[in-house]
Amino acid sequence: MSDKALARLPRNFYTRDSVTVAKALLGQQLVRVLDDGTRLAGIIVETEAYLGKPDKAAHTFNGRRTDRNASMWLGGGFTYVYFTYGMHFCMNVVASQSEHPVAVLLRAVEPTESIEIMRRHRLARSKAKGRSKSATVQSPEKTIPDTNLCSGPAKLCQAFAIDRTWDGIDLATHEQLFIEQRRKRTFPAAQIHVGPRVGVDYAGEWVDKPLRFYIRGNSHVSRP
DNA sequence: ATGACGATTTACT
DNA sequence: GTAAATCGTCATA
Repeated sequence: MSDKALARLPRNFYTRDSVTVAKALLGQQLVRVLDDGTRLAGIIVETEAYLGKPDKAAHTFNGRRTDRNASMWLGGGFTYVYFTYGMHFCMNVVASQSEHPVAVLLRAVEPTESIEIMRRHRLARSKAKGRSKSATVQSPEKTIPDTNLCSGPAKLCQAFAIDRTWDGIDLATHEQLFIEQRRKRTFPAAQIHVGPRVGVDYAGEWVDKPLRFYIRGNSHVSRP
C-alpha cells in the first residue's frame, strides 16, 4: 500500500448498456498481473458493442446460449473470452444485467506497462516453419513495434496472456485481471470515432451499424 | 460421427 | 489485394 493505486472500475460502471460501456471504456486501463507479480497494462483505445439477442453479429443472437458463450449471462463486469479461427482468443467485457447477454469486445489497447514482456508474449508464436537450413533468410523475427503489439482483439489477448482460463472472471474483484479508472487520460467525446464493426459480414442489416468506437488519430488502433 | 465455420492474424503476390 | 493457418464448437444426422 505504498503508492496510491488507481481506482478499479466499480460494478455500476459495467451494469449499463453495452454502447454506453463501450464508449466509457475508451481511456480506461486494462491491467493483467502475472503469477510472478509482473504488471501488464494498456489504455483501451478501441471497442465494439454487441447488443445480444436482436444483434445478428452477437454470439448471443436470438438468445443462443451454449457452453462457449455462457459467461455472457453473468452480468456486468464479468469477462467473456472465446477461442476462434483455431488459434486466437478475444476478450469481451460483459455489460448490463444477467438477463441481457450483451458485451463489449476489446479491440485495441495502447501498451503502458511491461511492454517488453508483451513483446515476448507476441513473439512466442513462431513455429517450425518447415523451411530449415536455408542459410540466406533475413532475420526470422523482427522486433514488433509498439503500435503493432495490441492493435487487434487477438493480439492484445496474446500480449496480455489472456486465454480461455480467463473466461467468466469478475473484473470488479479479480486480483490478476481488472480495469482501472484513468480520469486524466479519458478521451473527450470529440476524439471518439464511430464506425461499423469489423469481421461481421455475415450479420445482415447489422453489418453497418455504428457500434465500433475508437480514438481518432491513435496509432494503436486495429484500423485507422 | 461429421462437416462447416469463424467478433483474426500473418505472410505473400 | 488474396490466402493460409488451425481447431473448438455447434448443428445436423
